Amino acid sequence: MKGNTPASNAGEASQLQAAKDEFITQWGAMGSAWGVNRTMAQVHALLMISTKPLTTDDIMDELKVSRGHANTNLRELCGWGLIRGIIPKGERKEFFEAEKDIWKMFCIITRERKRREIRPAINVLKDCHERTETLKGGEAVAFSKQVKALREFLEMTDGILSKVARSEKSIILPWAFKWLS
Amino acid sequence: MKGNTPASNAGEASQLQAAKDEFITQWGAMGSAWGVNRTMAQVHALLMISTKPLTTDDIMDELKVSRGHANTNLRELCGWGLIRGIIPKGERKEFFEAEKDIWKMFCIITRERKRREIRPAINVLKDCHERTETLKGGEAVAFSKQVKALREFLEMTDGILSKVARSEKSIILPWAFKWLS
DNA sequence: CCGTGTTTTCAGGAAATAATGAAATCCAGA
DNA sequence: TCTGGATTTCATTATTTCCTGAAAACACGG
Repeated sequence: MKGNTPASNAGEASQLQAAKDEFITQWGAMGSAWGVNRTMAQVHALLMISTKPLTTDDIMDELKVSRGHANTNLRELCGWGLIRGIIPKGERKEFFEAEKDIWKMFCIITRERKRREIRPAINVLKDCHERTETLKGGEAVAFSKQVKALREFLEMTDGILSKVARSEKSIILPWAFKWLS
Repeated sequence: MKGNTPASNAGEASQLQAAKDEFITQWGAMGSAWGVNRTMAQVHALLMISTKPLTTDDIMDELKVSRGHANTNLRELCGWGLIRGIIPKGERKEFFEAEKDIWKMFCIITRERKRREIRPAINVLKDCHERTETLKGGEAVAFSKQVKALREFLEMTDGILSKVARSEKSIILPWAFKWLS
């Protein structure tokens, strides 16, 4: 409870804390639905709304997880590029801070999911198509066609996402906004 | 091995089967990465490449899963609208067939994920924002701003996806193709 | 209302994934 | 090189999620 600004009171502070807790909890739940483990999503949420970089120990007591687990998830988030570790001059501990710009977050997640999931899927489809396109039976032709259609769709999606994620937010956002109305 | 067309031979049939199996396996793996359980994704894959509707028993022996499990996943896929059950005249069993058009699949998945995940997330953000926007402290202001930015981004995404998923494939696909080049 | 074939439900076991905590390793300063 | 805090690893345990199989419910013709 230290660190309240003069103007704040206990009621406001706890209201804020409650809102932060809800945000972290729900962001974690959302993570699950999108194939991300809950704790990792919570660590991300915590750092996203923190006004200063946090240490592993901060994460440990905010989220009540072990040191090992906190470390694992922090590293994985670094791997995604969604957070980065810094060691302030004179400190021995490492502090972590999240990329806070939502557009940059979107670009990072898009690029990574493309690379980790869409690209491999396209390769599988390509493989399935090549292995069957010369076969004669009606079954084989149907399979080959269906697989080709899927592949073309994913390639188009991949292309669009690449182009969008390479754009500047100052180009895309106003455009999107205009397009919507 | 019954049902080969006259022109096919054992080699081609097994090549086709191998490709189908790989497709089903990999589609299942992809499902996991996107928060869908593996078997459900495999059932979907199987129906997507089947040239005729299949019964629960067909699913059971293709995928080697229990009746209960097959039934659960078939029902859930029906819930998504990705497959439908039909009872052909004179039959007692129910047969299942998938929506095969990739654009329609995309629209269905988009709509459902919007409804099940994006909308609830927006509501949480809205709630967090409303509960903190009037607070005074610097911490509170920062939190409120961050949450608002996230919310606006998700609302924009939601809007774009809605608009795209409502469009005709004959409008969007050529447009996308042109936009890419 | 019974018999037969089909689908649904659900308690409990199996498998996969997440999380712990303590030992090993790392690393900077003395 | 030694020391002590900080980080990483990993065998183990806990939790969640998946999956099974059998019983119950259903549907329909006779």
